[in-house]
Amino acid sequence: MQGLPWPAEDMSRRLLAWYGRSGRDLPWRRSRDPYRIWLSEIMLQQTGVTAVIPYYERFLAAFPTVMELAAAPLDKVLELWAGLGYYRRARFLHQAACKVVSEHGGCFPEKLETIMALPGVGRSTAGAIVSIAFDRKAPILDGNVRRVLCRLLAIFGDPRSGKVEKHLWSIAEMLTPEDRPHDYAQAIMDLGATVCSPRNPDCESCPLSGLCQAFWQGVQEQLPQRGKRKAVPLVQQVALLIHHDGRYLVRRRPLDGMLGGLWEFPSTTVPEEKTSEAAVRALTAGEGLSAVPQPLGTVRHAYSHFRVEVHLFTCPGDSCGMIAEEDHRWLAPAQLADWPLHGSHKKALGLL
DNA sequence: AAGACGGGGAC
DNA sequence: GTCCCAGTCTT
Repeated sequence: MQGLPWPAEDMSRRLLAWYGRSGRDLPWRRSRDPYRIWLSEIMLQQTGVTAVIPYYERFLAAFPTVMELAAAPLDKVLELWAGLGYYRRARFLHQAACKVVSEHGGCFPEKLETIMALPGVGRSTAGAIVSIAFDRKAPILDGNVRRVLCRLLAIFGDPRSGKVEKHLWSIAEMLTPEDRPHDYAQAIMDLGATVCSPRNPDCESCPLSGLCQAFWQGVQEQLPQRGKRKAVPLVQQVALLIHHDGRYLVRRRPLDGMLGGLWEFPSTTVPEEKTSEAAVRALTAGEGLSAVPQPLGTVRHAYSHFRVEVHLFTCPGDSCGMIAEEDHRWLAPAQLADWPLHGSHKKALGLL
């Protein structure tokens, strides 16, 4: 690929000056502890700053060091993650902490390749850790940087395609300065999060507008060009609120797959050709129930790739005291409020 | 190369 | 309501 239309130092100098004036004060910026930087970067994958901050604080209070995280049971980690989404991140985080302890004596590795070898850490997150924690030059290419670079150099085409992605990494490499890589990494992500936003970018306040090819062409609103999206299907589910002595039966989902390790009311997807009632009957049989469930209401929940309507049924469970397996619990509503239920069944609590 | 994976903020 | 993610791993 060709070089830059201006010296890279022109860009980094303007950006760093802006960061000195307008950079945000975020909890993880008060430390250079690689453990804290790593934790913040994992939480910030696909998740916004405002959603992350309370989770970050709670998590660090429970696990102040990577050793304490490694020593914790996975259940405790998942409990502190419940509500953040992408739960595989929490499992990888725990696995990686164990690896740091077993293979690196509890000392967080400093080499890019070694950091990338940790579960859940790819090239961009490893670059962020190297830059921010160790102040050594390493390129980053997350969603914010991707957007800034597509606009800065007027790069058309789907930025997630292999060709454009490769180009963007080489641009990121060229632009990352030897000097102050810590500040540069924070600055370019801040610029993308605040000024160079997905919609209505504030080019008037942007320190890079004088260098920005998209701005000069007036196409900043059209970049980056997103790939085509698939329509999101609507899925029907039924869930059973089995109660006994004021407590409800919940079960733990398998660790692998969607919402892995989180808890839920016994539930199942309604096949296209079946009714909710038929699905409920199959469910009651599976849980060893004889009583007829009564409809309670419906809650709706949206995921990125599908939406779901959960039809709730209540059912007395006095005949199924035999359900005592490790992954089932009887809990009162007050306990359920703090239990790591997944999002759609948290909503169901509102109907109890 | 494409699909899977949650939830919330911004508008 | 719609759109967008501070990505990584699996197939």
